Amino acid sequence: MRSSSIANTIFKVLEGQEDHLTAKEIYEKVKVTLSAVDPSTVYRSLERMVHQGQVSVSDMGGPAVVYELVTKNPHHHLVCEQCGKKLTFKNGEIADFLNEVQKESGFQITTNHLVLFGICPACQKKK
Amino acid sequence: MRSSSIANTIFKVLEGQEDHLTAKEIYEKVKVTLSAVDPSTVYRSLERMVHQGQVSVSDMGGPAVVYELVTKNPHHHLVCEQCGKKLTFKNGEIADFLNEVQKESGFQITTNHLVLFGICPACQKKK
DNA sequence: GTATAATATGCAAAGATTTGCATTTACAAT
DNA sequence: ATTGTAAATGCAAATCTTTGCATATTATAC
Repeated sequence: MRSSSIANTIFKVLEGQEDHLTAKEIYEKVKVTLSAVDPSTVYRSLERMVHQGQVSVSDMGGPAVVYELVTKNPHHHLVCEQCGKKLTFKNGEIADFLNEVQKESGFQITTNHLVLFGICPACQKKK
Repeated sequence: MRSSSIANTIFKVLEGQEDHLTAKEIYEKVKVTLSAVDPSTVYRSLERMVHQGQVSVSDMGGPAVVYELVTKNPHHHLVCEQCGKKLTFKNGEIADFLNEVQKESGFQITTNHLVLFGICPACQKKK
């Protein structure tokens, strides 16, 4: 009697989402559609999607790690520790660096959502 | 009747530690010395130390984020997603990259423990 | 030293996440 | 279609972490 799998529902939730979501936020949104779903199922399903490379996990400095669909266009962030302001890098700038690391280490780099932390110009002045 | 602060104990625990520890592991080790300590106190104290820049938090791909003392010599890791093997970068290689980012963005970079993920040569062959 | 304020700690309860196990569903081979 | 196997799900319990509030400790100003 199940109309759609949890994974599909998670996929749809992440698809219609600008921002990154925490596991709990995803569970809440899935529950809107599948009201009887168990949290453990959502968490496990999410985990599975990460392991299969469809979803990325990142620590953006918030209270919990956040999830996002892995798209064809990798991107990376620079987050201000103080005010939370986020900058998004075009992939190119970072890709060169990752390629270099790949060449030197022999590892095939899978990081597709790098997050760097810093203090933005505005917050530097405040200090 | 308290002989030493929690923060001091956490500091000592992290000091005598090669590897990175999870919050729970730190709590367990603190409890050895301060048997009556409350977990919430350890977690809060740890949080405080992170906020003050004495301790770094990183997601190393394990079940929970790990903590480490911030030392004078920043270092960075490359972790194999499959077998968990860890490579440690000398700072130089990464520092150049971070300096570049700093120059271009105007952010003062605070990331001092970067973790990249990939697949190590051995695991690539297995596949 | 005393008073005052700020910080750290403990305790209890709530919240979030994980785990073990039984059941159901999907898939493949026959 | 039937069977066998692997994967996904639900449920209950355990575990880990956070939060609110009261108390204790430490630091600061007087």
